[in-house]
Amino acid sequence: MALAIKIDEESFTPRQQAVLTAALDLLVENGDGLTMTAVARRASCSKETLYKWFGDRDGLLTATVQWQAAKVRMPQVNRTGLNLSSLRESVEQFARDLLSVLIGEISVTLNRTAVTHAAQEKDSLGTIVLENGPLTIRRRLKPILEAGRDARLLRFASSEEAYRTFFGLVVRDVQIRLLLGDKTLKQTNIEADAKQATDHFFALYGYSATQ
Amino acid sequence: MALAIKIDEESFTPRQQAVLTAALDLLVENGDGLTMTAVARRASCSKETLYKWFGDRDGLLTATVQWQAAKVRMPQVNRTGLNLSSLRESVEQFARDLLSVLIGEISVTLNRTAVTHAAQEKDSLGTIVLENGPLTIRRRLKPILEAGRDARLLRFASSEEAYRTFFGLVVRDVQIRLLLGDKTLKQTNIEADAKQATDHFFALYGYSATQ
DNA sequence: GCCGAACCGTACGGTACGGTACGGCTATCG
DNA sequence: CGATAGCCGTACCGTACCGTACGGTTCGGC
Repeated sequence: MALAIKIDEESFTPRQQAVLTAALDLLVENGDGLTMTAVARRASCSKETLYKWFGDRDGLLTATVQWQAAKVRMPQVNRTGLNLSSLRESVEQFARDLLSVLIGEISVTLNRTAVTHAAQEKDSLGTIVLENGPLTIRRRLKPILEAGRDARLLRFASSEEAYRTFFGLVVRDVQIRLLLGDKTLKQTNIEADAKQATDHFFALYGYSATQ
Repeated sequence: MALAIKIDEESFTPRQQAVLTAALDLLVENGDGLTMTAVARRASCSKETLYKWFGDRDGLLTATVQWQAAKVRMPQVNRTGLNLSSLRESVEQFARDLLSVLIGEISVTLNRTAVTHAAQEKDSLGTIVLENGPLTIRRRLKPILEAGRDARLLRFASSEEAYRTFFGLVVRDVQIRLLLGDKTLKQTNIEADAKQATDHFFALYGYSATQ
């Protein structure tokens, strides 16, 4: 399962990106509304062109998810002058970014699309979403956590396990409720939630924690 | 959104339950394989009967999800003799039950079905799954938590917030990864994970915690 | 033993959509 | 200026599936 995904953002011409934008819009508006005819009409192109460029419907779907997921870039975090407060600020920034992305319509749409796709013996979209979402955040957060451990600011057995707890503390039941269309979810206060998650994380993995 | 769902398990005759079982099997085998023809063939009944009993395809889907979701019943937890260790055991039991259910194929299938459904401006299935999954657990756990608080074994501002943190600590990224079809997820050790989640929960909300 | 109700199996209509073919328009290049 | 290539718009085909109709069968009640 090498799955050599290779999309360097410039793989698509502007015209093609316009098509992908149209496809994404249709996905957001109505998850199952991504019909080839609808995309062609929305993008003012012919279906023949769609098939020439993307092969088939699945290719268009994959290109759309891949292209959009890759655009979700977390801001890099400052690592200079590592001390407790700067580390804390970095972690809290990650929590904020994670929550902001997950709550967004685009994230909900992409995750729903990938889940639907995964319900049909296909997991390519799920892999893409996981790779560009949680795993990207994990890759970025991991060195921060390990730097914190090396500086005796954090203690944990494996950074993998620490990251997953962090994920749970931040996301809680927000994502699944959004994916399921729950509208009773109060407009979460990202700032406050990120702060609390960070507090909890340091309470569990801070050096003073008994663990 | 009153949504007066009322299915008292006896609402369906044995024959109808056989049909629902066939429908669920098809859903598990292949998420989008639930066609009326396939269900009719699998259950050895006629399509006409399906339409007579369930109205339309959505009715069949709803009945299947509703009927199956209602069957996921957590065992009641012993509340006699509340002390720290019994409270801890109750909480850990909830963690185990929650993980066991979420990891199961049926839960994954029902959640995927509901997410797919929610991607089409419909949220009825999502509501059913939420109601019978997380919300049921929350309803059962809440009195335990509050009893623990009254006994000075726990401290938290709102049981809602405590429950959501508990959910995050237990579920972490397991559910979303399963929904997305991630196969790299190591066979999680439910016992160990539930214990760690419980440890973390008490570290954050136990009475001795500085909070 | 007859009747009606329920149900099975199947055949059929309607429709939506994936994928293809083709005529026509524009533009870039020689 | 002519030609070739790329693309648009649209018509078209095949298929899959929803929903309905209908003949045949079983079974309980009278």
